[in-house]
Amino acid sequence: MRGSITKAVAIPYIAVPLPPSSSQLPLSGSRPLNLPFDPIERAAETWREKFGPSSAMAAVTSIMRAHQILLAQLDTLLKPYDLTFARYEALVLLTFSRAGALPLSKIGERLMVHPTSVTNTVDRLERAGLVKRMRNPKDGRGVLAHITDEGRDVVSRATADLMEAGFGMGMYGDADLGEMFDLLKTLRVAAGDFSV
Amino acid sequence: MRGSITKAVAIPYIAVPLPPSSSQLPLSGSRPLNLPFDPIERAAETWREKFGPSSAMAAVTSIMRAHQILLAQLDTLLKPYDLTFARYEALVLLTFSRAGALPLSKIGERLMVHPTSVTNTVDRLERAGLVKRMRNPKDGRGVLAHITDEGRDVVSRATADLMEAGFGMGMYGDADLGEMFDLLKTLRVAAGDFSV
DNA sequence: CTGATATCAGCAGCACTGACATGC
DNA sequence: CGCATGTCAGTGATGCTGATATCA
Repeated sequence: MRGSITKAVAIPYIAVPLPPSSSQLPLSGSRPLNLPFDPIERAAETWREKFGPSSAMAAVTSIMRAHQILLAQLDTLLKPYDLTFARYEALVLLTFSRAGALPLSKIGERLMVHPTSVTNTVDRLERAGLVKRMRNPKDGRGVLAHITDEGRDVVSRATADLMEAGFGMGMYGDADLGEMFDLLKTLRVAAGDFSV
Repeated sequence: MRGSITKAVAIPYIAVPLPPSSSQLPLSGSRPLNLPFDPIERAAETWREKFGPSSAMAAVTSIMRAHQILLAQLDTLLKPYDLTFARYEALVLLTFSRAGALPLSKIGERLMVHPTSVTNTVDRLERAGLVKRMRNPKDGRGVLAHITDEGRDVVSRATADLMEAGFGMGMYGDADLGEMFDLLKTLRVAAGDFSV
C-alpha cells in the first residue's frame, strides 16, 4: 500500500492552512509542499544547460510524479474497502465479464501484470471473500476467479466513491482527458501493448 | 527491479516482430502482448455502458501503464550502473547543486520522497561509493550527501545512455513532450506540489 | 513430448509507520 | 520546551526469478 497518509491534511507543512473547501485527498508519497517553484521545471532548466534537450526528461518525470499522486489518492479512497488499485482493477474486470469469472491468465493479460502477481491479487481478494477460485471446466490447467455477490457490492460502492472523486482527475475537462489518453496511447503502442 | 524481460527489444515502435538486431529493452511488468485491441479502450467502452463517463478512468489507467512501461525501461538502462531511477534522480540532483552536496531533507523535498526513503537511497549510494555523508556545518542536526568523483562519473555515463534512449520517449516529438508536460502540470499544481 | 497454467519460495525495492536520538 | 533532522526497526504491496506440479 502506498500507505495511508491520513495526515496529509494534518500536516500543514507550509503555512497554507489548506483551502477548507478543497477535498483533501492525500497527495502523494509526501505531503503537499507548496514549493514556490516547479521542481521539475527547475530541474529541466538545469538539465538543458548541462546536458542539452530536456523535454523528454521533463515529460518522464511528470509522468512519474503524476502516477505517484494518483496512486496515493486512489489507494486512500479504496482503503475503506480494503482494496488496492490493483485489486480494484481486477474486480472491475470481473464485473465486466459476462459470467463474472475469468481465467487468471486472462486477468494477467488484460491488466498487464505478471502471473505471480495475479496469483497474489486473487489470493487477497479470495481471502476477503470478494472472489472465489473455481476450476476451469474448459481447461483442466486453468483456474477461474469468480466474483462473489459481496465482491459485486464492494466494487459498486468503491466505484461510486472513485467516480465522485473524479478518479483524482477532477481538475481536468473531458477534452484534456481525451488528449492525455491519446498522447499516452502512442507510448503504449510503441511498447507493444497492442497493435493498431 | 522491474526485471529483465529480455524479449522486448529496442522498442519495436510499432508492432513489428522484433528487429533481430535491436537491443532488448524490457517493456513493462509484462511482456509485449500485442493484443489485437487496446485493453484500456475496451475497458473504457464497457465502463461507459455500465457506469457512465469513462474519460477520467481511461486517462488514469493510461498514466499508470505509461509509468510502468517507462520505469521498466529506465531501470533496465540503469541496471548496468547498479542504479534505480530513484537513485539516479538523487545523483543528478546532487550534480545540479553548486557544491555537489545537499542536506537529505532538501533531497527529500525536491524529489518528493519520504525521509526514510531518502535515508535508504543515500545508504545505497554511499555503499556503492557514489556519495559520501558529511555533517552539515550549518546545522548540527543535518547531514549532507556529497557526490563523489565516481558518482559524477557514473551519473554522466548513465545520463548518456538515457539520453541516447530518449528516456524511453523516442516516439514523441518535442511538441508532444511539451504538451504532456503542460497537461500534467495541472495535476501537480492541484496536488499542491508547488504554487503557480 | 512441448508448451501453457498456475503456484510457491525467495528477493529487491518502495513507501510508508512509529519510535527515537540529537540538536536548533 | 517545541520543532526539525535523520536513523532504525518493522510492515505491506509490488514485481519480479526460478523451480515445480498439472494438464492440453
